[in-house]
Amino acid sequence: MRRLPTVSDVAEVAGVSRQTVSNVLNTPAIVRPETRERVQEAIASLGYRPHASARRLRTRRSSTIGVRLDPGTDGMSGSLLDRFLHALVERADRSGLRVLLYTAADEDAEIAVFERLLDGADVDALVLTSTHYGDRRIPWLVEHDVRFVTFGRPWGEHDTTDRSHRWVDVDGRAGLHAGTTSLLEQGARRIAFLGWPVGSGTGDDRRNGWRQAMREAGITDLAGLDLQVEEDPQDLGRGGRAVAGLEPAPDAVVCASDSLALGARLALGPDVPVIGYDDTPLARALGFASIAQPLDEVAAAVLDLIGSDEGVHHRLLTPRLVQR
Amino acid sequence: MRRLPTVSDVAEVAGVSRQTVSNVLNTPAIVRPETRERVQEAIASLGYRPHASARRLRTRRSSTIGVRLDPGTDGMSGSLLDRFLHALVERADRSGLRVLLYTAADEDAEIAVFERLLDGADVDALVLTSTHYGDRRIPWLVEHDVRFVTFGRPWGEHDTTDRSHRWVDVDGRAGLHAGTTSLLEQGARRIAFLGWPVGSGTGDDRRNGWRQAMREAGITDLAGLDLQVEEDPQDLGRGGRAVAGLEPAPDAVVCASDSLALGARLALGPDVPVIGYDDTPLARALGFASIAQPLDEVAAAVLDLIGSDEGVHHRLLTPRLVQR
DNA sequence: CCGAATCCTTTGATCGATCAAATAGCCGAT
DNA sequence: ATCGGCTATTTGATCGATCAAAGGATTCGG
Repeated sequence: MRRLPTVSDVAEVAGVSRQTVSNVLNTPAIVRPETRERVQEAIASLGYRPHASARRLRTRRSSTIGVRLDPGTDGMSGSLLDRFLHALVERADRSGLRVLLYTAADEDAEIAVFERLLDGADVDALVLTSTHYGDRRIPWLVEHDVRFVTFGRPWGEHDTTDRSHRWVDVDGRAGLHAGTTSLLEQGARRIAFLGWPVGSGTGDDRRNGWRQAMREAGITDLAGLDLQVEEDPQDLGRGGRAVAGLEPAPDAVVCASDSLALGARLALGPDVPVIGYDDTPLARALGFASIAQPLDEVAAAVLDLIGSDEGVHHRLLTPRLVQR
Repeated sequence: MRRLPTVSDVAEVAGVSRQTVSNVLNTPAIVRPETRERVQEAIASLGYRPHASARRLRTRRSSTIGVRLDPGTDGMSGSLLDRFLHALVERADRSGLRVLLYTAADEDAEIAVFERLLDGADVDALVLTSTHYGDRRIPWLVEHDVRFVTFGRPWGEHDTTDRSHRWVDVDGRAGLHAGTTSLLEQGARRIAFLGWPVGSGTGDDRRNGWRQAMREAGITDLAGLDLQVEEDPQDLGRGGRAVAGLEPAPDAVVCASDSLALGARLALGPDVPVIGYDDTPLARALGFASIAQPLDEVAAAVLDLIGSDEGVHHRLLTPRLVQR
C-alpha cells in the first residue's frame, strides 16, 4: 500500500505550513479565504485524509462512541437493537463519529470494560441500552466523569431531571394509551393487558398507558384484565394460555411486547384484535398491529445529547401505532 | 479525570527503560524473567494500560476490525446478524480486537467507506457479510491489499480456492440435505422445497441439498415440488400460497428461510412438518424445525482467518438441524 | 514616519507508544 | 588477558497530528 500523504505533504504542495493545513481542517474560520482554498485544493489533489490515530493521540479524544451489544435476548429484543444500531451508525457517520461495539456478561464485567475502553482512549462516550432499577453502571460513569447517554429512562432512585444523566426514551405509556384508545374507538370494551409482572420500569409504564385509557373511557373495573406473565423464550405459549383463560373472553388485547402478542394472537385467532409492542418482523409476519418505537429519532436524539454540552439533558419520544 | 500512567512511569517505578516495558508487553520472551516480573508488578501497581491510539500511530495497525451493518432486512436477516455480531465481538475481545461498525447504502458507497476507514487507520481488517454474484467489493479489496474475510462463499467468478480471498461459510446444502433426510426417515415422500428463484448462490446451494437427498431416496420426479417465490417483506403470504396450491398436498416442506417457512406453516397448519432455515425467533415461536447456523463457530473461524497468515484460507461449517 | 493593534502564518514541542540501532554484560574459546 | 558471540537492556528517532507561543505582514492613529 502506498504511503499516505500527511499534513506536511499537503502543506508543501499548498506552499503553507503544517499548522495552517491543520487550521483549515479544524478551525477554517481563522484562515484567510484564499489560503484556505489553496490548501483545500492541495488536500483534494493529494487525496489527503487525516490519520485518525495521530489526531486521537494528540487531542485525547477518539470520536468514537461505544455501544454494548446485549448478551441475551433479554433487554432489547434482537431485531430492535439491530435497527437502533443501524440508525445510530448511519447518523453517527454523518457527524464523523464511529461506533465501536462491546459486550459484557454482567454489570461488573461491563464496568471493567469501561475502564479498558476509556483508558485506551478507544471511545469518548458511551451509549447504554436496557437500563433497569438500581443500575450500578450509572453512578460509576457519573463518578468517573464519563460522557454517556442511555436509551432508557433512569428507573427508580435517580431523578429523571438529574442533569448528570442524559437519556432518551420512548413513551411507552403514550404508546399503549394510543393503542388502547384506538381499540376503544373500534368499539372494544373488555380490553385485556398482557404484560410482565409488576416491577420492571418499562413494563409498568406500558401498563399505565392502558390503565389510563381505560379509565378515561369510564372503565374502572380492570379486575382480571391485567394479565402478568414471566416471559420465557422456551415457552412462548404462557401469554396465550393466560389470555385464553379469561372468562368471558376479551374483546381485544394490548401487550407489552410482540412476543406476548404472538401468544395472544395464536390463542385467540385473527378475529380478536391484538396490539403488540416494537413492531418486530413477528408482527408484520402475523399481521397484528404493533406500537413502533421511532428508532431513527432515538438515534438522532442520542447523538444530539452526546454532542451538546448544554441545554436539554433528556428526551422522551412518542411511539407510533402501526395498524394492520 | 486523573492523568493516566505511561510506559515511562512504569519504567521509572520498575527501574528499567521504556523499551523494556514495551518488550514485556509485546515480546515478553526476550525479557529476563526477573526483570519481567518486576515490570509486571509496576504495571499492576500503577494500573497502567497502554494508550491504544499511541500504539496504533506507531505500529500503523488498529487492532480493530470493521463490520458492515446491513442496511435492509435483506442479506442477513436481522436477528441472525445480531447473533453473529455478538459472537464476533465476544471472541474478538478475547484476542484484543475491537469491532467497529459501518454502513453504506450500496457497493460504491461501501468502497468509499473502505477508503476512509483504511486511510485513517481506523480498521486493519474487514468482515463482509452477504456476498453475491459479481460483488465488486472483493476485487477492490484484493487489489488494494486489504485484509478481509467474508462470511459467505465467493459465488461465481472467483475460484473458491483463491488464496487471496478468505472466507467462512455454512454448508446450506448439507443443512437441507440433513433436514430433508430427516423428513424422509419420518416417512414423508412428497417433500416440497420452498425457495427463492434460481440465481442466488445461497438459495441454489440450499435447493441442491434437498435435491440430493430426494435423489438418494430414489425420488427423481421433483416436478411441481420445486417452488420458487420472490420474498417480499410486505407480503409474507406468497410462500404460503405457493405451497397451498400444490396438488396433491405435500407431506412436508423444507424452506430456504424461516420467513418462507412461516408462510408454509400458516398455510398448511401444524400437522404438516415444515423446516425453516436460520432458527430465528420466528421458528422458536411457532414451533417449527429449522436449520441453525453455528454462528459462534463462524465468528471463531472468521477471526482465525483474519489473524493467520498461512494455512487454510477458507472454512465450510456444517449447520445443525433443530427439531421441534 | 514610528509604533501599536490586527490578523494570519509559522516554528518548536508534545501526545504515548514502538522501531532500529547502539551498548552493556556475560560466557567460553583462543 | 583478549576477542568474538550471545543475550538483555538502553538510547535516540519516529509515527502524524495539534497545541502554545512566537513571528511577519498589513493597517491605522498620532
